[in-house]
Amino acid sequence: MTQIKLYNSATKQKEAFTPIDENHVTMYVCGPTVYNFIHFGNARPAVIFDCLFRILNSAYPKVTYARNITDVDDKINAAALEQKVSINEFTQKFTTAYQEDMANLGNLTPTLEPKATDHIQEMLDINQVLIDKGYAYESEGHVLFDVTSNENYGKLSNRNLDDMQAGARVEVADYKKHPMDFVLWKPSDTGTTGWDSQFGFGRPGWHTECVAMINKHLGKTIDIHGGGRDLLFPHHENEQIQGQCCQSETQDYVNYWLHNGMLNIDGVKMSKSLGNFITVRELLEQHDGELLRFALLTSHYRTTLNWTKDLLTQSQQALDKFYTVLRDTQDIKAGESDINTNPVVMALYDDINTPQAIAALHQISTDLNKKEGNLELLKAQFIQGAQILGILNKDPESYFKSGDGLDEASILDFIEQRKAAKKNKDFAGADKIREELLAQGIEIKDTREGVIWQRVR
RNA sequence: GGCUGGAUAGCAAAGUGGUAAUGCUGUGGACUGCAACUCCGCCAUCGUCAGUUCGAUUCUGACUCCAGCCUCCA
Repeated sequence: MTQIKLYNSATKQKEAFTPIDENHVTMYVCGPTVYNFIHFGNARPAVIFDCLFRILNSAYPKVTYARNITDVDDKINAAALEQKVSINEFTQKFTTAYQEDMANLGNLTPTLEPKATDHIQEMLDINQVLIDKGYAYESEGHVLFDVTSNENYGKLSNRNLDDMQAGARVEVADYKKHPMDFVLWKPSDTGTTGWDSQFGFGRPGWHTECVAMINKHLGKTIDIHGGGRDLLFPHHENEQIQGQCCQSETQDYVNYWLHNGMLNIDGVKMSKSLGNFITVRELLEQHDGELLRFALLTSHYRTTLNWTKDLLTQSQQALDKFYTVLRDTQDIKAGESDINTNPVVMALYDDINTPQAIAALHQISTDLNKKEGNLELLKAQFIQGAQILGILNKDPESYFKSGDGLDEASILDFIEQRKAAKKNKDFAGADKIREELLAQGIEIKDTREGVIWQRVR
């Protein structure tokens, strides 16, 4: 089998991927905090890691992919209170919306979608273990992680405590031993969401949920942990140290850390705090999910992707071209394609190189159009590659023909009229019909096989 | 202040120690009644400077610029 390679943020290099268990790969990806509709930047990791999920599925018998839902958070509390709805109702609404958005972008449903609120006890247990082992302490109703307690703190993101303090905007609280200590459990007022615990009535603090969910569902050590680059610090650093410290010292928490680059808009990171975001919802109202997905795959996942109108235009052109090939080769039966010799798949096995995979798709398209070579193989490679990218799974006829506007019967009627005109060498008349159709959003083309039509986007 | 990445043709985007994939645009041609589709051809020396090397876009150093993290963020 061809080796899958992945860039590991922890070692800062591309490494051969070797799972702990050849028969069962485990992957965890940070999902959203459900307090509003997610913005398009959040869609990038979902699409990238969905692609990786498909890649792994093509190479291993079983893959468990977990993408969490953070449904307890101070922002959730605040927003629910402001909108005067119950927290449950509130988080359920946005959880469903998130799942719908993700599905509309062509993402497979993850194996597991665990919720933070279903793992409160597990989080408390982890806190207790950390306290018992001397990595965490209680202070004024809080449980805090002591960042000086383990020398590995800072390793993942390559930071040291002294440097960070120099220019840091760290909130110094008197219940902390060290300014960088982070909260694992915090006290809640009677009016705030909370759970009774040995540490008092309170709620989870720093993303212990990820550790809890991973330990419970995927194991003490997992193969892959993914998320946005902006989560590397502090989130993943803090999570990593917790995961490491609550198990045996020699055992790693995560073997491969993967981080996707940011999505920029007008050259600046799209983010909730800056307010320069577009929600996936809004984009889906104007564009097909497949187009949005394709646009996200046009650049390598570790680079920054600038979101522009031009990107969408170019993506649309590429998709149209691919669907044209599929439409024109409908009579070619896909043969057998060996994953290991498929250039599209090979590109993806090399650290999810989606741009190169798309380039390979273009190459195959040209060969198919030329009708040269082993067409059954080419078609099979094309379809197999597209499947792993999660694109081109629509029926090409309906891709071009579905939509609003003139009904099919009328279109065919016009085409017949034009045919008659052409037969009578009335080219002016024929052209006029073509123009009228175009004015109504219908484009027609004469091919050797006959007239074909499609709706213009 | 500390730490990360990045800079490739008009646009987008891979990649490599031996003069650079792919797509779009533009342009020349084939096909077509004309178009469209499709096919063939053309269009870059890889931010700047210096070093290593027989040879660097690819390695090293400096510089400039851009983005990100150090506060919730994918």
